[in-house]
Amino acid sequence: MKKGEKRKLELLQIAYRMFLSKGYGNTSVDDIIEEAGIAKGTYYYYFESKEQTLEEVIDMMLDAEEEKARMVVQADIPIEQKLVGVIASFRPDASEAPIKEALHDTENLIMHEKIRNKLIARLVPLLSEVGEQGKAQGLFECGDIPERVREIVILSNELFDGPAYTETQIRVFIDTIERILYAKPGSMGFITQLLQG
Amino acid sequence: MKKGEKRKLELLQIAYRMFLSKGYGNTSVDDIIEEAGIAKGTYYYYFESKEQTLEEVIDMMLDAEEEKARMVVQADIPIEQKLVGVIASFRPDASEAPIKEALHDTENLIMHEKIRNKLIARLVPLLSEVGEQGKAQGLFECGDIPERVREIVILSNELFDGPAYTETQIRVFIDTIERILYAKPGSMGFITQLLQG
DNA sequence: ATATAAAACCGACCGGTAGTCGAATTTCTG
DNA sequence: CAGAAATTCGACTACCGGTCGGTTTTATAT
Repeated sequence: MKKGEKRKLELLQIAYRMFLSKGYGNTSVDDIIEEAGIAKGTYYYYFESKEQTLEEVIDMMLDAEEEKARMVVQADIPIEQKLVGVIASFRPDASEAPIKEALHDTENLIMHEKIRNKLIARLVPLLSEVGEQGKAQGLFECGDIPERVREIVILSNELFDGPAYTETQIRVFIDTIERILYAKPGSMGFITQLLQG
Repeated sequence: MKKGEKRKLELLQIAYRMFLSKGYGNTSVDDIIEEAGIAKGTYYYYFESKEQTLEEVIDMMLDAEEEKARMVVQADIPIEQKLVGVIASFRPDASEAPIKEALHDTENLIMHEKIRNKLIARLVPLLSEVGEQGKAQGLFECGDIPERVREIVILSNELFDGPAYTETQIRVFIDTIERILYAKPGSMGFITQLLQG
């Protein structure tokens, strides 16, 4: 039962690479099995369907993302920085730039949307905890933290979704976070450095 | 050249109906031409591709939506109600309920995302004007109105996107609008009636 | 070692798909 | 009425996701 898992992982990685480089819709199952050097039947021995493969590829991607987010949350830093650190981690770094770029092809709408939904679903509970801690410390003077965090996550995702974000977008976004959470004006200002420096 | 336009409109309406009832991915070009009683070649005489058909169908849908929004904006009512009236128009009414519902099938992710993007692109300029008017009247005490409106539109879209929205979601959302625009606390409260009554 | 079962693998095959194309037909125009 | 332009046709192609019965490899029990 070891061999099977290894093969599946191999297939997932091939699919991951091809979905990103050629787009989900432009990658056929035949492409994948040719690259892997296996037969059609073997592929469907490991996957229910092509779409389920996509689903698993995305989960794999998000495992890595969530791991990073969890590190930030558990770090020994101020609450505001935790909140913001996770949000800033949305920003594609140098190595992820081509990924996010690929996601913007019309061809990849499905992939894009699925990632979006799953990411939000994972991040909101994580950040809600942080939000509640912040409230307990008197940093945020409002109720309904989870719902407010949800709004913030949605907005951050949208902000870093576009091909580029302007200085205005960042500034207003920071202000919005502070306003939504009833945080002290300027208390989130340090995000600017994170996003530009 | 009159006959052609009429046929194209007919095809668009058939595609519109079928995309909504069966889903975009589950509707084949063959389905459409059978319903229309024409040959494949005729279809491709009018459309570049199936996806371009979807694009045009969506534009057609949004023309109607935008028309409604424009009516609200031009009406002789307070600024806050204009802003909110347009946003509330996102809410699927009785006749649109099946539409929005259909949009939530996995099958319709592409359609859903395309509508989303196009709707935001159309509504933001429209509502930005309203926002600027509100600012001129001293209702909103902040700069960067277009960007703030953009955030609000994104959030409203997301709010009404889910299958259902809770009382908490509505309450927080109203608060968020007021906070983002630096409006007087409670000045947007009347939305509640619109969304529940 | 041998028998048996389970896991992994194979590839021909199927139904259905979007899109093409050259030719036929209808409609417009001078 | 002639010729051009617009419209329609449907057979055809290339490809795609998914199936299935059978084969080979691997693990397990005796």
